[in-house]
Amino acid sequence: MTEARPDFRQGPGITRVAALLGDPSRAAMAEALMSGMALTANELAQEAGIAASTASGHLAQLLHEGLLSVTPRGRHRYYRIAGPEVASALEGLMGLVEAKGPSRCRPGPHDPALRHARSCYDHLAGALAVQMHDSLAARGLLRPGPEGLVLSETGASALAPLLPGVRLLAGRQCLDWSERRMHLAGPLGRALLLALLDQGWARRGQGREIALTRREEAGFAALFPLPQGSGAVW
Amino acid sequence: MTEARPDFRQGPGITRVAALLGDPSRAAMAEALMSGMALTANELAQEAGIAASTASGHLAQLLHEGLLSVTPRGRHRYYRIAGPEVASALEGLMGLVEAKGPSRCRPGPHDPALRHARSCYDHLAGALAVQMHDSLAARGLLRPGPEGLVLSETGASALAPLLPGVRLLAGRQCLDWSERRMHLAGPLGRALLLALLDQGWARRGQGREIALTRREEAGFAALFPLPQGSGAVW
DNA sequence: CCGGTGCTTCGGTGAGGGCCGAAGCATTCC
DNA sequence: GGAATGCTTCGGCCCTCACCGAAGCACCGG
Repeated sequence: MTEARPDFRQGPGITRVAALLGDPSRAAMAEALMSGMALTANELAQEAGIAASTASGHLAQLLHEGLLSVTPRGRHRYYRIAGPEVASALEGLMGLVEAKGPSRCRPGPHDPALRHARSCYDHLAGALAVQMHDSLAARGLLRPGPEGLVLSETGASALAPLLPGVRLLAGRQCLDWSERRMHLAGPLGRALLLALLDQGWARRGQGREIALTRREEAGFAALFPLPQGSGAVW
Repeated sequence: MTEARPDFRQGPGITRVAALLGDPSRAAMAEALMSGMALTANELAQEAGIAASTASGHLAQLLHEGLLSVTPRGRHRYYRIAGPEVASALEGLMGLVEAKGPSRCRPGPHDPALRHARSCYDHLAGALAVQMHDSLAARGLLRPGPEGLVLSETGASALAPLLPGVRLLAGRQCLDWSERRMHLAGPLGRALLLALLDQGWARRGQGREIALTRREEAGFAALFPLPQGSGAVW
């Protein structure tokens, strides 16, 4: 016998958030914002294929629930994902639809460029991100700490050309939904992606794509070499 | 006239899953199953406060979408969370509502026992889980590999009393939503929790709670000592 | 100033979907 | 065997909520 129900007919806390993400239009907006770029209300409306007025209502809800943040700039209002927790939750849901297999094979987001390198909210994802993680891990430059993964001192010096004043930023492992392997997220992951972009090791392409020229690709490989056993050796 | 839209009004992939979790009744069921225990359809109906027929429909949807799995046992049907990816997605959503702060302070799930030690789908969570992770990390027994975190060889031998035949199981770091710190999830996390329970280092309490007697608490502390700097030192 | 844009609020409309009770199968217990 | 229990399907009710267009504010330009 479960005694008197303490639960006020409203469901657990995740209900509100999940319901917001469970609407096609709002989900489309959220996914568009996962590129890490800030988008205006009109752009998001177009992305979702709805009227501006409808989009406005959706955005107000997402804002009120803390999933998005907004920065007014002139007569535009730029929306973006509110924070890493939101990105994590969205990643989790995305990983879920990937894991459910080829039941619904969307051709769009699966193009090779995105599998190779893309931004995942604020950090690098795709094959190159996995290589970055594996290279650091295999060389012992990464170790777990209370707040997540941190660079060892030799690791910090190895990345000096990329991040001159790298501090002991905490990162975390994030399951890459195209590679099914771990890559680096968290503050450390963000710092690495920003450094790659700021210092010309890579550039933003269409949407979430991260583009590298052949020369940049070589530079990346030199910075993040893979010893020998690349795969699931250990 | 909106019928000429090339986009099939269905939204991105996360929509379906999020919409499922966005219903109060389904969310309540999912959260109840996060204890890791398999529950019958009737128990879940009662948990959600709905009729058995309604619950049956919900469970069919969750099953069809791959969020739950079912094992018929006699005249009962035991439902459980389908896999780690589902648990991760739910954790992400839970972390989100925690991060949004005291806007809705639910007293129930916040009792001290749950903050101290609870099961998070299949692994240990709470203060003790953080201690376990930090102890292993601080002693250098954990290191990142391609598939996640693995125990070093000295780590495997240190845990021999707990896991005699421990293999190189991959774990991953998971943000604890009550402690705001990392704990161990993944296959390694699951194996550790199972070993703790099977070998009498701890027992299941009410719901997700993990209970330890004073003696068991001491044994745990001996197995997972914290060197000295416990907190956010590095 | 006065158009021109970006964004929001406001009613009214419509459909998708959650809810229940009753009836239909399946399984186990006596 | 028959009765009780667990679960599912079916039909019908009702309410929430996404949607749009038009009108109302803000902000920028000439």
